[in-house]
Amino acid sequence: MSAAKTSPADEKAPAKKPDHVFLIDGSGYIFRAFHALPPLTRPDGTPVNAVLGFTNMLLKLVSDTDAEYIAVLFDTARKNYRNDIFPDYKAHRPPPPPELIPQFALIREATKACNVPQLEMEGFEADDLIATYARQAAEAGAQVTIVSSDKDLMQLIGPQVSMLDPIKNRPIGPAEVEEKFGVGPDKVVEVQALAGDSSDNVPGVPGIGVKTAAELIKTYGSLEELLARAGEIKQPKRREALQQNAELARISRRLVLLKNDVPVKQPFTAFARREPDAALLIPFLEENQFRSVLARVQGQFAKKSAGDAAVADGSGKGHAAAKQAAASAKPTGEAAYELVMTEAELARWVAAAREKGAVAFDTETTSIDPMQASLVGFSLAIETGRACYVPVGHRGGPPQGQLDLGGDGEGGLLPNQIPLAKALALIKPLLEDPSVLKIGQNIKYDMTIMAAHDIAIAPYDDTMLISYVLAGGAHGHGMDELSELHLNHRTIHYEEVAGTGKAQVTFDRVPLDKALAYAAEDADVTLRLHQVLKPQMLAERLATVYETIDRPLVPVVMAMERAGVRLDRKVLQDLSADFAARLIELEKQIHKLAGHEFNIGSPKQLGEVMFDEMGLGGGKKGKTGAYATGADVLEELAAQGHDLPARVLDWRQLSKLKSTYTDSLQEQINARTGRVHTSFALAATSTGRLSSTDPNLQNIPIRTEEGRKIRRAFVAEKGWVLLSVDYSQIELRLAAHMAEVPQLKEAFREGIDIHAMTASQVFGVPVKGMDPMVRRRAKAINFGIIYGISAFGLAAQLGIPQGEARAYIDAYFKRYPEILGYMDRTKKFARDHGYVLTLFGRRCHVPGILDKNPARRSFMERAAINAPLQGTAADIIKRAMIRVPAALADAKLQARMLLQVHDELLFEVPKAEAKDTAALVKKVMERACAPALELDVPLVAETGTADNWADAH
DNA sequence: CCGATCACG
DNA sequence: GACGTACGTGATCGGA
Repeated sequence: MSAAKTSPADEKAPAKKPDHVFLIDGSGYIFRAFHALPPLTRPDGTPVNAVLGFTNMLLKLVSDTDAEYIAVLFDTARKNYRNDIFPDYKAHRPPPPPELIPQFALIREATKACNVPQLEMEGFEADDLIATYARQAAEAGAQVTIVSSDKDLMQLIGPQVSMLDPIKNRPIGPAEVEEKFGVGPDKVVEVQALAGDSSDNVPGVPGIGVKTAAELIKTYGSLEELLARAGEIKQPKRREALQQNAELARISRRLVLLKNDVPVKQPFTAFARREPDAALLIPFLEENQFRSVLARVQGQFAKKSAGDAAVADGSGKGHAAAKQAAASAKPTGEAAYELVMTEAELARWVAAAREKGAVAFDTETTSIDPMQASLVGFSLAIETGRACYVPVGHRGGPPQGQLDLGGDGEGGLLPNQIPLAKALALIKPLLEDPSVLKIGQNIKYDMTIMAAHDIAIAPYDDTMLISYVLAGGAHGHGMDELSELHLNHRTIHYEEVAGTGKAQVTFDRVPLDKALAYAAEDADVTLRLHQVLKPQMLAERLATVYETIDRPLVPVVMAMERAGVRLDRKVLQDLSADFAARLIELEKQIHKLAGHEFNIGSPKQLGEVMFDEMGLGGGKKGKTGAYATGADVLEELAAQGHDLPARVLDWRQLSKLKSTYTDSLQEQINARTGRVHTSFALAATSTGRLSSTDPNLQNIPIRTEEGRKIRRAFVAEKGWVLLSVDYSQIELRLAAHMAEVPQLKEAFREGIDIHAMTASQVFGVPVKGMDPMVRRRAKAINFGIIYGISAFGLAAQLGIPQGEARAYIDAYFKRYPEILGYMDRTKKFARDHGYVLTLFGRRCHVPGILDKNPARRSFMERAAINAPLQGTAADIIKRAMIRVPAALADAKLQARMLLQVHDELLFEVPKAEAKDTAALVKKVMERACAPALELDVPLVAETGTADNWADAH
């Protein structure tokens, strides 16, 4: 012990960090590992898959954690005190499978071999022991980690107690509990008492599941409160179930409530951590033939015995041994990732990738915006677990805000990296090699980065897009989510290497070891996702959508993003100034009308001013209890002659236009290009549409005159003009085709005014001299059809009573019964399959179509009705977009495609080519279905040309 | 970080 | 008949 350690100064050091206690749920792990891991037997035939999983897990936990106390807790016999409360508790559990039985004893042996304390007690479950020690340790001020994924333990989570899922290696916190139970850890017991648990035979209240239970507990706070006030429940069935089964619920609560005062013989301090002992561990591993673990453990023991003074040898035999150990272990996270620092090494990786014919590729950069990003490094993966990272732009540690004196100081490039130009020269032939498939995750990003260095990636696959065609609408398609879903692997998250919030650094400041672990894993995971998802896509017969629509769209959209759109900054500046002045004036008037100043932008304050202070008619709304102050409410009040809401409507409009558009668009102009580059998301929507972000250029105002002024700021470069081409009524045309409505199809073929015709046929009035109000009603119904019409929605849209809306809808369906048939067929298809289809075969998933809650179910039914229409329209415009570049090139036209706004394409065209380009694009768009599909209705695209976007419409 | 609001198709 | 609504997005703001 050094002198410093005993110095008085040290004794006055800040309070030591709280003790950390690890409580491992041994019994829970056995069952889960047994089912999660493939069968595995010792040479003598003894099954050991759960034992191996357990041993791996325990050794990893012990080596990764800083815990001072560690214990594994086990169940004993199957009967315990809960059977006295409820004899059927866990009664229907089948006996454990025969292959599992010998593993119970072996796992206790493994625990002993790992030198970790263990405990079991007659009459109690492991969960009760964990609850008891967790309480004890927390009261002593310690931090507790419960290693288990058992939902029954989630009730213990709190400020000092957390959980860790040992198989997914993922923390379970209040958020995960909330996701599972709909309530926080403190209310889990109440929810379980109501919902019961079929696997443990906890009865609960019949007819109440987790969702309903969470809802009830959120409202009433506790089981007892709920039972006391059960009479208030509106739904008769639910009310009766609660009243009749109150006692069953109370028993259930006692069953799920863990006993945290088991009379344990020893305190948690008896579980002081002990390091693995070679004399115990190695014989055990040999006996069970756990060779990969053995190799790893021997390496660790060897390293330790080599002495602390010796410098670890990272090359030679040790390296090879580590690689060998990793090859047989779980694919990622082990040591087969390589940092490439020389051209020769990179050349070897490139050659190996060529040999394979496929390589996963990923870039690391300084920004999530590829138009502002610089390349920092790239990673390659050529087989599972075999990946490398090639740094080309890493810099010294984080900038200290001090002067960088030395030339090679903190801010300069790290030495020994391959020079960027050399690395690019080596990688370009691979990325452009037509015989090597490049696999990316959101490859449009990497393509954009490499395009800036004059490298075109082809051929390619994109795991994000493959996932999207497989599961669009079912879940997200980010790499982290896909990895957990398909590989059961939690990736290193960007925040974990680059930090978070203010302390976040750009990737060029991430140390090389961390960068390697993160970047190589990304490529590795991408490759493994491809191995899982591509066969699935082929088996599910979804390859056509991917190969004919989503994949070829990637370079097209990339080119649009890179082209960007020109903005006239002066127009925006002047508008901002104009809006600012008018906002100040409106503010004054509004405050005067209110009698005092308040924040007009706060719906809460506005509601209080209008409804509490001024006494305007209107009511509370919504879950939050705040007044509704939406535009519809304000319009109603304004129509009654109230001045303040009318002014607020003006204020809201100008304030929105200024903050969302005139101010922020100016800031989005790229300094390098002088243009605005949006990012189109290819896998974001549930219907197949694109979306646009940073900035969103798909919601630039047009509907009001003030808004249109903003579109005037979207301009073409000198000598060029903007060309807008948009589909006319595409979704309604598709509805006519898909529902096979003869009159509607006929009307579209004749090119007549569809809304007027609908009005005429539904309301029985002649088209000639029609009241515009009648046509407006028909138009609203037609829109409603596309949205999965409801009387409520139509009534709200038209401002008429619901009964009247109902009558319109009935009249419509009577006239066009095919539409009703289409809607019923679509709903049935969605219920049977969980998704609906576009005409091109894209699946749009509608999770929740079978939801027991009628509101949510109706919601999903309307979405199911809408998705084939919206989604087919999306497929069609995507097909057109893919064909446009080649059509332009063939015609030797220079036009650039800039934006897509769902049914519109915007181009920048040399003035002299405007007419030809318009005709060409119109043709491509109108024929976009062919040859895959022939519609019974014509598609019509309309063109407009001007020097700004507003006038091009 | 979520809900309300509002811009677009 | 319950439930609570038109379909699909993204950005901004206020307020916990």
